[in-house]
Amino acid sequence: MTDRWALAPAEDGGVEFAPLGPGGLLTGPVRRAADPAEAVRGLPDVTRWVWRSTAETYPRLLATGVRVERCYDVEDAETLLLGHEGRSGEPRSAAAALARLRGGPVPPDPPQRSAEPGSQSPLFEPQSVHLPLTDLVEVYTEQQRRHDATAHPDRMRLLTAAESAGMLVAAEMNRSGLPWSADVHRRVLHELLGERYAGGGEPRRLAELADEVSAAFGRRVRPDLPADVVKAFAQAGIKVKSTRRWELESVDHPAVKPLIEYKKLYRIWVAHGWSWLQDWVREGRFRPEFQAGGTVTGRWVTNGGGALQIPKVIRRAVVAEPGWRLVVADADQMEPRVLAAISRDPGLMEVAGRETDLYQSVSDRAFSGDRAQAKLAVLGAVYGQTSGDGLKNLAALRRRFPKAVAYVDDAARAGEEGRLVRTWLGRTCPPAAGTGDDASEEAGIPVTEDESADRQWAPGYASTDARARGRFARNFVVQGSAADWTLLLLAALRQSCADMAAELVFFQHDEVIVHCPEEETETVVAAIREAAELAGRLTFGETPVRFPFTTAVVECYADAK
DNA sequence: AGTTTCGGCGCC
DNA sequence: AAAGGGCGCCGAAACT
Repeated sequence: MTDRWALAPAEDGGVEFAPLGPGGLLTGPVRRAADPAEAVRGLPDVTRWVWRSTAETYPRLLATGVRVERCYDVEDAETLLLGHEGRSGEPRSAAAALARLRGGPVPPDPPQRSAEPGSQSPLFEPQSVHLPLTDLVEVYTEQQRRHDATAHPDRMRLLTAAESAGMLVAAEMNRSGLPWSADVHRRVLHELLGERYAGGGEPRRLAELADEVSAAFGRRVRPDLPADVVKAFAQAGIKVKSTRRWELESVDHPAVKPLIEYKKLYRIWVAHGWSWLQDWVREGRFRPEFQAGGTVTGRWVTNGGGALQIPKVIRRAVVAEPGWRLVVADADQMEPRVLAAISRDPGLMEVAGRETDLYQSVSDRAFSGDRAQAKLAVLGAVYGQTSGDGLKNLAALRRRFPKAVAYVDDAARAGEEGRLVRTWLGRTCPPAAGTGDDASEEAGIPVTEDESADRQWAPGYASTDARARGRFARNFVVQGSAADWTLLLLAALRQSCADMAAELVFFQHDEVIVHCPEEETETVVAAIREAAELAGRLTFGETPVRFPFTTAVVECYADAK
């Protein structure tokens, strides 16, 4: 029994599908079915479906109650392979891949559709984006060969498989949604913001705070207009460059306190207020649209609804259904643990080999027990801190964990010089990512090492641009390798949940929520631990580094921390 | 009038 | 002296 099959739309509106052998070649006759669900239902032993786009195909399967074990998303793999080959700017559609293969004109990618509240994937995409089955298989076969040409083919295969798994998870989470109590949400809004006034203006509490701000300035000031606030401070004899909170906090003026409070509540009102509730919550569920691999680093994004930025106070509204629980699991100190795994720094691997608080261990070794300083230093190294106490602390970190700091320093230098930088599994940072204003890139002129070296070593300083690319690359290797690992974690956890009633309902960088019947919670907690262990082994190979999770079994998300 | 950018803050 | 990495979201401001 062949376990890998390709699936593609047929001309008659149905689908075609056929078995694949080693190397990705067709090994059997092409079959036909009326729709994808019929094809998948008829072949329950297939473990991996090869198709053009998971986001396009899988929601339709889920809508008819059909789940698949694994898939291979050709266009997602194309994106990752192009990136690895240093061709990230080229069109990534399957049609474009086929055109490159055959030497024809390469079609540009279709524009991304924008998100609207409650939007569904369109039932039918333009026919031009589809490839007939044999063409899709041709692209797939070539992709298999391109995997072999990478620096670590086994890792690259794992990466494309893991991202495809992530897309299955995302589609399933988009279908399930996050349990959400509109009543609780409204109660929280009322407590924070006060009554709403007719006409859609500011709620009571915001209006009061705006009045307090105006009173403190002695004239009418709109606290939601930064320019107005800066001017008001100037008239009061206080020079501020912006109205950012960290800057205002050091200002001694009676308007500061109500102003900061206003901005905090204003944010909740506009981003997660009543209209958000109206737009995004239906039938007891918040339905954002998760997109696996939506960023260069491999982190997910959501399209609409701001699901990855739910303010802590609003999490009160995330409530399990009666008799069910939320298992909220948070990876402990994920980034430094990942740094330990990829840099193989002996000292950092040793502290990351324990499940206890890593920042505390680091501080015991290098910061006289000051955990806060240790954490700042580690994050500063990962983010590319350029000033402040972090720099001094970075020196201490470098003395104790030289290989770890050298790893991110090397990545930063590579980024500044316009070289490719990769995660552990091979996800690749485009040479000029993160700035988008690189003139030579826009002109299609590759940045040669000479040019970038000139820029870096030019009299004075490296360009701000090059510096920014260095910070981006420095962070990329850690954040991106962490994303590699979380994908494998999700894939493993998804398979565990498949045997239960449990549903994966939320994922946010290093945190996952499983919604399950009360009697399954212990099994789910164990499954998370096992999935983390497995993901660590699969991603990084033999490593002493552990990836512990903090798990909380709660009825309400807000009670998890 | 419609579209893009900016400022500020939410999350990690 | 230097105010870090990734995102999304919103309204206002600045464009075309």
